Amino acid sequence: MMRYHKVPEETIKRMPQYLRALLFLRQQSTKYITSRGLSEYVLLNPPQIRKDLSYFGAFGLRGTGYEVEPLIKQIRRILKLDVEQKTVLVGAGRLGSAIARFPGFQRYGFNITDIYDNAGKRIGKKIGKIQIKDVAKLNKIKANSVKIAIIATPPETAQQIADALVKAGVTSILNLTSAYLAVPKKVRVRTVDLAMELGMLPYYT
Amino acid sequence: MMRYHKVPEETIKRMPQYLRALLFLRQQSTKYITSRGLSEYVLLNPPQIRKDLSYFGAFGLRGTGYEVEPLIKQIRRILKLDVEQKTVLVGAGRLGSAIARFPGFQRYGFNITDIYDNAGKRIGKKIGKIQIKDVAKLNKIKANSVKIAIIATPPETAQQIADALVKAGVTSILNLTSAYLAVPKKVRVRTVDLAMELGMLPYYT
DNA sequence: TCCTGTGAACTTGTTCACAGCT
DNA sequence: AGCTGTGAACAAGTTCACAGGA
Repeated sequence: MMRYHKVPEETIKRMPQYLRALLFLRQQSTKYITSRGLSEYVLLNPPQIRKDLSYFGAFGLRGTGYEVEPLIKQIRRILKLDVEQKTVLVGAGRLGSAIARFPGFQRYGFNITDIYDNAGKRIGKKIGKIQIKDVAKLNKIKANSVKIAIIATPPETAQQIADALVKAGVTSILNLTSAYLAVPKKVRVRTVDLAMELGMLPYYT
Repeated sequence: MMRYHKVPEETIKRMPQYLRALLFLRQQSTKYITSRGLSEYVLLNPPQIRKDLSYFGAFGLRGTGYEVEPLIKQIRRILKLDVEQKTVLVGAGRLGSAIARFPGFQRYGFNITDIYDNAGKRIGKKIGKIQIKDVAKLNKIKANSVKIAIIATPPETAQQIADALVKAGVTSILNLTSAYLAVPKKVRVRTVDLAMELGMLPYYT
């Protein structure tokens, strides 16, 4: 049992992929899946999958594979997605409102509880059931113990939003702007800049 | 000179980051930048940056650093972003329309020339200057030599869109749905599933 | 002196082969 | 027999130390 080995960062990045595949399999009423079967959904080879999972424990059944439902529970627990993760969204422009209505987040345990914007014309309006609040009141989220935030503002304001979020106790940020965010070491930032994601594709053509 | 070494995939992924930083520096009228200076914008250490750039040639000036403008040109050339990359967007829902108006793509050389959707109510309407076309006419893009596509449809339709795109000659796809896309080996797919990007953040809290 | 360019050492991550359980 | 779990071999990527030019 390898539970006490250090888990590679790359393994952590792959765990949500396994979760996604397993959720899909459950929907298809699949009860058991082998590492070979899973490999068709995540484009990784079977030993890689087995090794990744084995860092956290021995979840499989030799001769049979992995039981889908319990494995979903385990991965959710490992990634801390078994408890509802309160999430705040800053920026209610086009991208922000697309995000706010995105069904995928719920399925992973993320619950967008607050939406903020700085534009007067948007404040007070609703996206779904959530009323857009003034970004000046971001400090209020502290009492709410929100740890995760999504920034979907113009890049120019991203840093000041990040500062306010950190001050309010947020520890993880998904940055959807092209701005580089300077934050304290304890705060985790994942930046997804769509233009940059496209940027590497032509190289291989 | 290392130009004939194999370039690591990880290096390619970082090149757009360097480009982004350099574009920012140019905007600040910075003429020269050292690897140390760049490292503050991309969160990588200086030797890593020097090594990455050296895979493609010796662009630096010993004692001085890199000249911003020529390095931008070089990276654009390396990534094939110096020629306009015609790009087609499929899916004109909330996310799609946010993408279509996204200013970042232009700056990287991507020019969205066509937008497709399958919803009758959207076809014919305009986003900016581009009229939304019926997705059934996707095959038309072949004559236009579009090589890059962005899929921002619901996940259920993503695979059939991908099939049509491949048939129409597209070689690179940015998949913004949660669907796994099966494509021929020569076609490059980059999937960005925002829920998955969020998924790994709570682990580290 | 300052900073780049790079071979070599080192670290991290992946693949393999097979032991071991069902 | 079939499939997992994992140490060990292997591959890829990163860091370092320093040679060499401005």
